[in-house]
Order: sequence, then structure tokens, then C-alpha cells
Amino acid sequence: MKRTEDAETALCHMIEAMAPGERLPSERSLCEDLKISRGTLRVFLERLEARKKVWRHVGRGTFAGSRPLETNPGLSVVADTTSPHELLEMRLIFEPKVAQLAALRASRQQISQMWYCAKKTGIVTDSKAYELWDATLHRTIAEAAHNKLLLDVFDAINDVRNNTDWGRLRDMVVSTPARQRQWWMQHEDLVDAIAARNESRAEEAMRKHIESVQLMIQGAARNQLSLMPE
Amino acid sequence: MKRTEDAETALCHMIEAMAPGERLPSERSLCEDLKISRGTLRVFLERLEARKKVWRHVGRGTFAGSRPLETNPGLSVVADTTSPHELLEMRLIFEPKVAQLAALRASRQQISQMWYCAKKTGIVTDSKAYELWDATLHRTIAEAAHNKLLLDVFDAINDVRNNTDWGRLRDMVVSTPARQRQWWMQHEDLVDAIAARNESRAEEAMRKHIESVQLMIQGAARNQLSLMPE
DNA sequence: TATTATACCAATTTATTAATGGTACATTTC
DNA sequence: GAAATGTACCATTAATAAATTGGTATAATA
Repeated sequence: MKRTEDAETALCHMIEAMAPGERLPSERSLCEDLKISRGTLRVFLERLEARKKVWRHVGRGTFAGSRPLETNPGLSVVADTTSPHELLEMRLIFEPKVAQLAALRASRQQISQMWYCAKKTGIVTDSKAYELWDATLHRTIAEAAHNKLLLDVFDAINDVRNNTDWGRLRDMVVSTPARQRQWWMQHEDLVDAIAARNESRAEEAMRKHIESVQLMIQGAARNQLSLMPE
Repeated sequence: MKRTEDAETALCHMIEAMAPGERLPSERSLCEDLKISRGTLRVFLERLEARKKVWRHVGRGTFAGSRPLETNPGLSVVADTTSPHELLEMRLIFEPKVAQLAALRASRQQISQMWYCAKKTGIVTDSKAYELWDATLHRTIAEAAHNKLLLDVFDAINDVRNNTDWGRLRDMVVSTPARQRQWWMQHEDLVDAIAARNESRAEEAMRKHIESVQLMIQGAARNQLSLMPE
């Protein structure tokens, strides 16, 4: 009885002397040092964990201090748990302002590339090709904002977009020639505003464009929902 | 002479028949199949790479089609290459809209937590504690937007913020009681707008707040620049 | 009842091995 | 002499194996 209590206080002192985040020896070596069995040691550690004195993780070890905020998982893993609605809301926050900055800072070469991409979105026939040129256009605009951090965030969001499998939904984006014509005209309008260095018009054009997509997707999702058995 | 040319055209046809992104056999097995040496094969591949017909990567292989956009490196690694200016521009794009959504969707509990954090930013004395409560306030607002993807993006941006070492710059944020009072009042105003469910006022308050920080940091950076030897 | 001893599991890290494209150089072939 | 070959080695990456860790169950022991 006495010996194990001594071991517990020794363990506590040991932990208090450690810097937060520092790693404890493994359970197997700790129980040797303290001359107690692994089972009893784990009882002590359980209490310490409840008191937020340590935190544990299988395969890694036991650490002093309280569990750190889980590190950013890279954004692409959230693809499974996010919805088209969330993604479009995000893009609606982000991209209009990006277009505004692009209107200020785009180089002539970038603008001509935008024209090229926009034209392509009007003439390609299959949905995969459309998506490619659409993505390239939007990314060119993000590049034209000339802010590296902003571009990285854009790519991170796009990663989510690419790693989802709302497959049937995506095909609907260019389901009809009329729709494709609508997106193409919006693209032309957007690039025209950027080329004219008209900040507010560029922002507005991008906002309108994404809102259109949002409306379309919402409608499609509703239809699809009513058709699906579960 | 003739045989190698045949091999080159055969290689071209092979690649054209492949789907973009598909992986070619390794150089060592390809040159066996085509009955040519690795050196000449590599000359062909070099030409194909220049024409964007293939792209190569050491340790991975050679792939058909044009090189895909480089994958998101995790956002936290860009911390070294980004600047306070870029970060604040990013936040200025992002957070006002987040505040607007928060005004729509914040729960009562979240609002009371905002009040608590805002009050703390007014009374704490050391700059580390200020940063803690400031960060908690801003993150609570992001949570209140109730969009998981948005929150992840917010955390990613914050990661950059934490992983930089513009140390002296950060201390200046609360360098004087007058400054701290300024930020505190802006925080109170912001939370008040959210609590009142006033979207446009919340957006405006957040914009004003970040613009103030932006101005301050710019001024501080200028001063520091003029003091630094290199 | 409390403690020990033992065995096994799933998650994770670390170490090892194998494979890839990149490069240099001597050799062969036409 | 120019073109092609054969060979050896490197740095990077992927694939695999081995070792370690916390988590859990069970029987034996004090």
C-alpha cells in the first residue's frame, strides 16, 4: 500500500518538473523505474489525465500538460464531412474579394490567359473539359491577386472541391447548352471587368456568378434528394 | 538511325493512347520494350516533356499529360514566406463576412462567450494574455458562422499567424494602454452588433477593426525598418 | 481488494528496402 | 565525329517491415 502511494507522488513530482508538451518515458520503462506494475501505473496516469496533468495518445506516448489543439489536418480530409452548400458559401465569401484585388493587380499576361480560359468554357463540349478550364480561370484570377497566402488558401479550398464526389451534381453544372452559355457569359463579363480595372464591377460579377452556381446546385440537390430512396 | 526513330514514334503513339495522369512504365523497362538504350529514351522523354506531353518526378515516375497543380503543402509551411501585409489582407477579406454570418447564426451561448472574451481583452495586462483572448474571440465568431469548412480555413489562416515570428511586431499591438483601449472598444462594438443580429454593422465593425490593426502594423513595420541595419 | 504478471490488439513511429528519374563517363557503332 | 549504348552511382520517393506505444482483457498473486 505504502510503496505504491510513494510511487504516485514521485510520478506527480516528476510531471510537475517537466515542461508542458514534453514526453514522458513509456509506460513499460516507467513502471520499471517506479518498481510498480504497469496496471497500477496506468491507474495513476488515468487520474493524472482526468486532472489535465497529462494527455496520452496510442502509438505516440504520454505527454505533460494539457492536450494541444488538434493540428490542422490539411483541409482536404474535411472533404468528406463538408457539403456543397458550405463550399459555395465559402467561395462566395472569398472569391468576389479576390476578383476585386485581381482587377487592381493582374498583369496583362494574366488577363489574356483569363480571356483564353473564359473562351474555352464557352466552346468545350464535355463536362470534364469545362471543369478544367473553369478551374484554371478561377485560379488565374486568384494568382492575379498577387498574395501568396491568399493563393494557398484558394488552393486549399479547391482541394476540398476536388476531393469530394458529388459526381452527379457536378455533371449538372453544364447539363444543358443554355447553362453553359450562361456561365460563359458570366465569365466573359467577369474578365471584362478585371481587364477594365473596375474593382467593384469585378467583385459584383464574381458574386453574381457564384450565386448563380449556388442557386443551380441547390435546385439540383433538391431534385436529387426527392428522387433518392434513402 | 532508322530504328530509333521508329521507337520515338512508337513512344508518341503509346502516350497519346494513354489517359492524362496515367503513369508510364519506368524508363528501365520502357527502353527494354523499345529495344533502345536508356540514354536515347531519355532524350525522347525530354522532348515530350518540353511539349507538355508528359511530366516527370524523381522517385515517382513519368506521367502522361501536363503536370498537375502542386498539391497544398499544408498552409503552415508558407508561414516563413508570407508577410504581415499578406496575412492582414487575407483576414480583411475573410473575417468581415464571417462576422456577418455570425450575426445571423450565433447561439446565445456563443454570444455570451464573445462578451466574456471581449471584456478580457480590455482588462488583461500582458501582451500574451491579450493575444490569447483576442484569438479566442475571433475564433468564437468563426465558430458562430456554423460552417465547418469555413472554420477549418480560419484555423489554417490562424496557423500561419501562430507560426510566424514577427515577435517584436506582435508586442506592439498592445504597446500602450490607449491602443489596448482602442482594440477593446472595437471588440465591444463588434460583439454588440452580432448580439443585435445586425449583419451589416457586424461586417463593418470587423472591417474597421482589422483595418485599424493593419494601419498600426504598417506604421510599426515602417518604424522598425528604418531602425534595422539590414 | 489491491497488485502483479502476461499476452494480445490497434495505432503510430521508425527503420529498411526497393524503385524511380537525374547525371556522369567510358565504350561501341555507324 | 556524331549517335547510341552500357554501366555505375546519386537523391528522391514509395512500399514494406519492424519496433514501440497506449489500450484491454485475463489469470495469478499478495
